Amino acid sequence: MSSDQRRPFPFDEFEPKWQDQWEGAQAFRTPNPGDADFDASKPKYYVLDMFPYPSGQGLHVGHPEGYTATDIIGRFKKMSGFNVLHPMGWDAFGLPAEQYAIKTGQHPRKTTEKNIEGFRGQLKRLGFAYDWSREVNTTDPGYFKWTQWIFLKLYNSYVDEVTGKARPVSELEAKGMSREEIDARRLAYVSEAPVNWCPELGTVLANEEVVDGKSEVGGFAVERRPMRQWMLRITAYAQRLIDELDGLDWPESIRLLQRNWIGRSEGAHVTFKIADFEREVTVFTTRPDTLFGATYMVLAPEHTLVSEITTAEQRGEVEVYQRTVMSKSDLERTELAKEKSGVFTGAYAINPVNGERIPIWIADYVLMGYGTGAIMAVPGHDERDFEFAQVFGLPVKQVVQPPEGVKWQGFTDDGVAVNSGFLDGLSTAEAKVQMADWLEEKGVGRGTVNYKLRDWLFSRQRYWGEPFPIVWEDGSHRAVADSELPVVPPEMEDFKPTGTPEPPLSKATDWVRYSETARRELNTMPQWAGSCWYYLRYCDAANTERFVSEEAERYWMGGGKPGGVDLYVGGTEHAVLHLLYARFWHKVLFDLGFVSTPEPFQRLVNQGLIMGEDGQKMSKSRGNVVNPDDVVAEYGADSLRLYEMFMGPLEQVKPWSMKGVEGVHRFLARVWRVVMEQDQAGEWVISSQLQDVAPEKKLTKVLHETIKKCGEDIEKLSFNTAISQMMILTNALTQSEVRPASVVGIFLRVLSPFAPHVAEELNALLRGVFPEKAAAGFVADSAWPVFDPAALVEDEVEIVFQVNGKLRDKAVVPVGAAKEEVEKIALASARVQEFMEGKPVKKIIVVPGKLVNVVV
RNA sequence: GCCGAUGUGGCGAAAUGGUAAACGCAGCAGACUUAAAAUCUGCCGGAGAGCAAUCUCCUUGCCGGUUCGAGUCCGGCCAUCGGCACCA
Repeated sequence: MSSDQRRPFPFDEFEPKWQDQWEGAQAFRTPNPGDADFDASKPKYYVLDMFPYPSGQGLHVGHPEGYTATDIIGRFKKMSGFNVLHPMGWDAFGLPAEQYAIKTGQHPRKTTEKNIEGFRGQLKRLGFAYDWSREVNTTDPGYFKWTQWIFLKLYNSYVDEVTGKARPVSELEAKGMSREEIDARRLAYVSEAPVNWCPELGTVLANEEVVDGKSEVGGFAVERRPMRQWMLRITAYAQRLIDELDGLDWPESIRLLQRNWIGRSEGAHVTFKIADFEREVTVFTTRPDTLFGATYMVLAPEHTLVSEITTAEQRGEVEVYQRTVMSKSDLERTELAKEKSGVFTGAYAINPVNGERIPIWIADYVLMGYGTGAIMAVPGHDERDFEFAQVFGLPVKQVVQPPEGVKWQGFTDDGVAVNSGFLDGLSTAEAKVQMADWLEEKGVGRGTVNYKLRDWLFSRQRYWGEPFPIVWEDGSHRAVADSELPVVPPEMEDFKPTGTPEPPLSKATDWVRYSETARRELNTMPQWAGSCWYYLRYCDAANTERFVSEEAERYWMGGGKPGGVDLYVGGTEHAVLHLLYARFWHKVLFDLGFVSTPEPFQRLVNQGLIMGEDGQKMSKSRGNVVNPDDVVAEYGADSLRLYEMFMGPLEQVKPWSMKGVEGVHRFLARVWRVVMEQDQAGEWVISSQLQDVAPEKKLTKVLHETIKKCGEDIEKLSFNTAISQMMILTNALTQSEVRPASVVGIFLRVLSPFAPHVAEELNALLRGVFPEKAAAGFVADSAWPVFDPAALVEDEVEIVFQVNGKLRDKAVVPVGAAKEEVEKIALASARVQEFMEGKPVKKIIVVPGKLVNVVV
C-alpha cells in the first residue's frame, strides 16, 4: 500500500487487530459475584460514563474526552488488582429520534437501532475497555420493564412525615385511610395544575426543560395551561437532596448549583384576615421581623381568592389584568418584567401584629408557584416591593435601622428592628425568632421552610417513551400487575402528535382498550426516566427476575461511602436535571430497601467542553466540528485518545488543535521507534539499539519517576501531566545509545491505559525477542509496575542560594548534608558575598535539599 | 442583579509557599538529502550590557497586605466564560 509510506508507524493495521483480539478473548468481561471466574479477594471499582443519546450525527470529539478518562482509570485499576466495572449503554428514548422518525417516516425503533450500531462501532474503534456484555438500552423492553417497575414503586409509596422516608402505601391502607387520602400522598400522583405546554412539540415539559420561556429542545414557545398530568413528589426529598450532598466527592460548584436549584429558604407563614370577608390569606416571608412594615399585600393574579374578594368597582380592571397576564407566555412575562404592574382588588387585609388595614393588590411579580402565591409587601426593606410602591404611590415604612450612614429606604440587609413594638432594638436574626414565636403563640403563623424546587412533571404526550403501567377505570387510576410488565407501546404507523394535548397513543384504539371498562394511560414517561437508574442495571444487566440482584447491587454499589459508583464522569449540562432526578429515585429505592446506599454517585467529575479550533463552540453552522472518525483514520485511535487527554486539565474548557494531535502522534511514533527500526527493505524490525542490558542509574530513575507520577496523576485525573512525564522518559530512551529491554517492557505497561493498541503491539513484538522482559499475555491484563523508592534517591542535590529571596548562586551538595554545612558553603560563595555587600547577616533560612536564603 | 469558574510566553499548558514557563505546538538555526518531506540536534518571555562565555533588571490581569521568600495565602478591584434570575 502506498499509504504505508506516509504512516510513521502502522497503527492502521494493528489497532483493529488488537480490538478483535480483546473482543475474541473477552478481555474486558467483568465477572459478577457468583460467577465461576469471580475473584472475591479483589476490591471493586465502578467507573461510569454518562451514557450517550445515540443521535444520527454519530460521535462528537466531546464524547471520547470523558470516555477516554474513564477508560484510563478503568484500565489502570484493573492492572492495579481491582475488579473493574466499566460499562456502556444507550439513552435512546427521546424527542430527537421521534422527530426524525416523523420527518422520514421511519419507525423510531429502526433509526434508534441504526444510530446505536453507529455509536457502538465508533466506540469500539477507539479501543475502550467496556464490558459489552452489560450493554443497556433504555428502549429495550427488557430494560424499560424495570423502569416501569420502579415507577410503580413510586406510585405505591408515600413519605412518612416523621422519618422522612418512603414507605409502601399499603401501610396507609392498613391505617384505614381512604382512596382519596392515599392518592394525595403517593410519590407518583395525578395533578390538574397549570403546566408548560409546547404546541410545536405537542407535549408538556418539565420546568427544567423550559429555558427563557422556550423549550430546551428546539427553542419553541411554551405556554401555561392547566392539564391533567403525572407528577413525581421530588419536593418531599428536597431537604435530603440538599443535606446528603455533603458526603459526596463532587465539585463544590456542582453541589452549589444543586443547592441553589432546590432553593431552600427559611421564613414564616403569616395568616392575614381579610376585612369584611370570612376569609384569610396566608403569605410566606423570609423576613417575619418586618411584619410591622407591611403596608400592602399582593396576590398572584392566578390566586383563587382574587375573584372572591375583588370589589364590584375594581372587578373590571382586575379581570382585564388577569387576562393579560394569562395570555402572556413565560418569555413575555420575563421580558416585560422590567416595569412593575398590578391592580388594586378593592379588598383589605388585617395585619395580625398591629391590626392595620392594608390594601390587597394583584401583580405578576408574585408567582403562584412559589410559597403560597401571596406576599406581604414591605417596601421599606424589599427592592421589588419598594419599586412597586414607588410606581403606585403606596406608603413606605421603616422597620429596620441600617448601620450608620446607610439609607433605610430599600435597605434589605440585616439591621436592628425599629417601629416594631415588641421587636424594637432586636437584631434582625433575633427579631425573626421572636416574631415566629409570637405568630405561633397567637395561632396566626409559624416558622417554616420553603423550597424553589417544584414537583417533577413526569408525563409527556409522545410516542417514543415508556408507557405508564397504569390503567383508568371509573375515573380512577390503578397499577397494572407486575406480571403484566413490560407494558410495550403499540405498533403504530402514525405516531405523530395529534396537535392537541391528546397524546398520540390515543390513536392506537385496540391498545388503549385494556378491558370492557378500563383504558390505558395515554401519556409516556420523559427521557429522564431511563437514565435515572441505568447505573444500577449495569451491575446485573441480564437479570430477568429483578432490576438488579441484591448480591450484585451490594457488591458494585457497596463500599461504605454514601455513593455507590466510585467515579462518574460527564458534562456539566447534567449538573441539575439528570443528577437531581437520579439521586431522587435512588433515595426512594434506598428507603424501600432495594438498594444499599443513600446516594448513587460518590465521586463526580465534569469534563470541560471541547471548543473548535477557532475557540468557538463546535457547531455545524460554524463549520468547526471535528469528526473523531477522521482523526482516527489519519492518526489512529491512540493518537486521538492521547491528544484528548494531553490538551489540558480534564475539567477545563479548551480549544481543539489539529497540530496538537500531530504532536502526540509524533510522540507515539517516537515510542514506536524506540523499539522498532526499518531495515534496508523498509520493513519494521526490532531495533538493534534494544538490548538485554541493565539500565544506567539515570535512566532507571526516570523510569521509576514515570511509574510513580503516572500512577498518582491517573488517580488525580491529571492525565496531561502524566503524558508529559512519559514524553520525558521517551526522550531519554531515544537519546540512549543502548535501550534496555527491561525499561521498555515496563514503560509499555505504564503507557497501555493511555494508548492501549500501540502498547499491545510493541509488547508482542518485544516478547518475540526478549520474552522475559515483556508481559506474557495482554498488557491490559498485566500488573501495573511498582516503583522502587530507592531508585528515586539521588546522591547529590542542587541547592539554590538566595540573598534576600533572590536567586544568586547554586551548588551541588551530598544529599544528607548537614544544615550548618550547607550554610557554610552558601556563605562562602563569591556571588553570595558579592550581593551581601558586606552587610551583616540578619537571618539565614535553610530548607534541606532545596535552598539557603541569606537575609541581610 | 446574584452565584460560580478562570486570568501565566505567539498558542495548549506546568509549577507540596522555595530556581516561573516542565511537556507539547508554532517559529528559528544546523545535520542527513540532488531536493523536499520525515527524522535527529540546538535555540526559543521582555529590556539592557558584552566580541564572547556570560551578566543585570523586569515579567504570572490590576492595586495593596502577610512572609526571609507569593503564580500559589489574605483583602480590594478589573476582564472573560458559565449558571440562576421578580423565588417574597
